[in-house]
Amino acid sequence: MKPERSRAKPATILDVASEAGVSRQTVTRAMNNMSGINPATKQRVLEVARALKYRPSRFARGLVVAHPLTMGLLLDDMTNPFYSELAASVVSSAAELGWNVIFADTAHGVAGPRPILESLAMQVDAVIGYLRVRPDELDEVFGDLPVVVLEKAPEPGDRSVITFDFEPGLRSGIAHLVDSGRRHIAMLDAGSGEEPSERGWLFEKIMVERGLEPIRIPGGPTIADGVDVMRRLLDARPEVDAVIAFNDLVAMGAMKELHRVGADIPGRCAVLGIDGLSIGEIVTPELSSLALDLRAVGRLAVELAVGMHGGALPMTGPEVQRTVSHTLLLRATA
Amino acid sequence: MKPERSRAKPATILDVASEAGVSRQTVTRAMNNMSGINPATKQRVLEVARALKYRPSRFARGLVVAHPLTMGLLLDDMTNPFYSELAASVVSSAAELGWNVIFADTAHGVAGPRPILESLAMQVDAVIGYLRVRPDELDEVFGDLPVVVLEKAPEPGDRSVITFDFEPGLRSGIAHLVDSGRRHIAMLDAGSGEEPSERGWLFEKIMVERGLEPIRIPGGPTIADGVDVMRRLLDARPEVDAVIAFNDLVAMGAMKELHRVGADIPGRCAVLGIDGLSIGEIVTPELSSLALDLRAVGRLAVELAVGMHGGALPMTGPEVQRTVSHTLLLRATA
DNA sequence: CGAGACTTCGTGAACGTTCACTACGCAGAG
DNA sequence: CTCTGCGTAGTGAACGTTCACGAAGTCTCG
Repeated sequence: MKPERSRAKPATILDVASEAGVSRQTVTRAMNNMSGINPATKQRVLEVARALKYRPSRFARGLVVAHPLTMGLLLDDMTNPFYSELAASVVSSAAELGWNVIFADTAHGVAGPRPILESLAMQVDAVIGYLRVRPDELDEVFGDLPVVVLEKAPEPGDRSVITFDFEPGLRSGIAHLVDSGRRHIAMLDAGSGEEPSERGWLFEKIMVERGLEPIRIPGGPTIADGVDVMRRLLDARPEVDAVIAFNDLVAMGAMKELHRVGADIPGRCAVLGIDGLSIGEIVTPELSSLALDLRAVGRLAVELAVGMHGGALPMTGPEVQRTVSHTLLLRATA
Repeated sequence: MKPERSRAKPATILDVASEAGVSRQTVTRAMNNMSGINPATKQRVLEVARALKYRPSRFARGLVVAHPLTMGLLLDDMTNPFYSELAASVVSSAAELGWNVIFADTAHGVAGPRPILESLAMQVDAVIGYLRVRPDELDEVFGDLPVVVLEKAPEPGDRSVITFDFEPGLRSGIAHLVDSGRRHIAMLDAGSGEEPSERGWLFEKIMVERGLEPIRIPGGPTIADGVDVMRRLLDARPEVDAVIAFNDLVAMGAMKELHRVGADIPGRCAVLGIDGLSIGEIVTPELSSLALDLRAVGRLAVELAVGMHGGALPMTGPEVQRTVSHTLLLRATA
C-alpha cells in the first residue's frame, strides 16, 4: 500500500511517456498538438497526462524555445489610483509587444524594498518603476538589466529616466488662475517634512517671478492630508482664493474641507489638482488638474525598456532620458 | 573587424568562465556570492561578467533550484478601482507567501481573451481571476492548474469559486433605507441589456417581500452610465427618495446628476452604492455602500489557490467554494 | 619531512524540455 | 520485386545552470 508518490515529485514528461508506453517526443507531440501523431495515441497520451497531473515545466521549456519576455513593474502603492492607472497602461503596452508584466508593490513588502528588488531582478528581463534608491544601489541590485526609473530628475550618467517636468504645467496653471482674477494662491504641498517638494519650490519660484506671494503649506499626499492641510490653510490665511494641490488626492481632500465649511468652488476658492486622474470626474464640481497623460507615460516606459533590452537603445545616457510635462485640464474647479 | 557577437546570443556562464580563465562553478560561486572563492578571482570574474553583460538564465536556474512560484491574476479592467484594490490585496497576500504575481488585463487584450488565457496558463502555477468562460473551456485552457474564479455562482462539480452573495447586504441596505423612512427605492442596475443582474433581481425579490414596489432601471456599470440612468429615473419616477446603485461608480454618477439638478443628498434622495470602495470617501457627502472587504477576498483567493497548489485542498468541490457577503457601510449618503 | 586540515577550484551529472535527425512499417508505382 | 514516399514513432544532443564530489595547492604542527 505505497502512497503512489502522493506529494513527492510532480510528474515529468518521462513519467507520462513510460506510463503511456511511448517516447518523450510523442508526448511532446501530443501536448503541443503537433502534426505527425496518430490520433489514437494522442488521445491515450493526453489521458495519461491528465491522470498523472502532468504539467510541462515552464523552465525546461523556456530553456529550449524562445523565451517569453517579462517586465517587472515596481510601484509604491497599487491602491493609489495614480499608480493603478499607470499600471494598466504598462500592462497593456507590454502585452501588445508580447511581454508579460510581473508586479511588485513596495508599500506592502514584508522586509523592506531591498529583498523585493533582489527577487524581482532574478525574475525579469527589464524593470520599470518608482525607484527611490541611489544609482550605485541600483547597479548593485539590477546589474545590467534594463531599468526605467519614473519621476526622477536626470543626472549625467544616469540610467533611463522619465522625468516629470512640473514647470510648464505649473506655469500655465498659475497663469490661468491669475487670468481668472485670483491673487492669493496657495500650494498644498507634500514634501518630506517641512521641505518643499519639487512642485513646491517651482510654485514658489513662479509666483515670485510674477510678484505674487507664494503661500505654501506642508502636508502629506493623501486625501486625509488634503482635508487637514486645507483646514490649516483656511485658518491661517482666510484670504486665499485658489489652491494648487500636490496631487489630485490632496485636491479632493481640500474640496471636502471647502464643502464642509460651505465655501463655494470655484467661487470662493478655486482648486487645481496635479495628475489628471480620471477619478477627478467623480467629484462635484469636477476637478481641474494639471494632467499627465499616464497612458503615454506607460507606453513610453515600455518602449524604452524594450528598446534597451533589444539593444536598439543604450542602457544609459541622454538617449534614454525623456521628459514629460503636464497640460492644463480644465474641468470645473478652476 | 568582426562585430564581436554584437546582438547574437546573450553570454552564458561558459563564456564568462573561459573569458576569465576559470570554470563554470567558480563563476557560479562569484555570482551568487558563495563561500570558498578567492576574493581576487571573484573580483575578476565579476568584472568579466559585467563586461560580457552576462545574466544567468532564470530558466536554467529554475530548472535546478527550488522554483519561484507564480500566480496569474486575470482582471477585466485594472483602471477600475474595484479591480485595482483587489489586485493590491492579491499582490500583497501572495508576496507574504513568497509568490509572485503576473498580471493580465483582459480588457486590453489584442486578440480576445482566449490567447491571453493560453499564454498565461503556460507561465504560472495557479490562477485567480474573473473568468467569464464556460467550465469546459476552463478545463481546456488551464487543465489541472489550480484556478480560483471570482464572483460566480457555484455549480456542482465546479472549480474553486468565491461567490459574492449580495442578498444579506441588499437586505440590510434596504432595511436601513426603509427604517429611515424611504418608500420609493430604485435600483440603478447594470445587467446585460434589459435583463436584471443578480443584484437586480435580488433587489426586486426583497422589495416585493416587503410589499414595496421594486423600481429597477437598466443601465451600464460606469460613472457616465450612472449619470445617465439617474437622469432617466428622475424623469420617469420623480417620487424616488432612495437609490441603490449597481456599484459605487454608478452611485457616484448618480450623485453627480443629483448635484446637477440641485437635489439634496441624502435629504431629497439617499444613495447607496455597492462595493465599498475607498474612493467613496472623496465625494461629498461621502458615499454609503454595501461594502465588500476586498483585502479579505484577495487574501482568501490566494490562500485557496496556494492550498490547491500544495495539495492541501482539492481542486474542485465544496471544500474550495466560499461565499462572501457585504456589510452595510454607513457614511453620509444613506 | 610528512600527515593532516583548510582553501580554492574543477568535473560529471542532473534538472525537463524541444529540435534535428533517423528508423520503421506499409502503401502504391514502376 | 524493388523503389519511392508517407505516416508514425524514437534517439542523441542541446539549452544554461547548480549540486555533489573530488583534486590540487598551501599552511600548520608535530
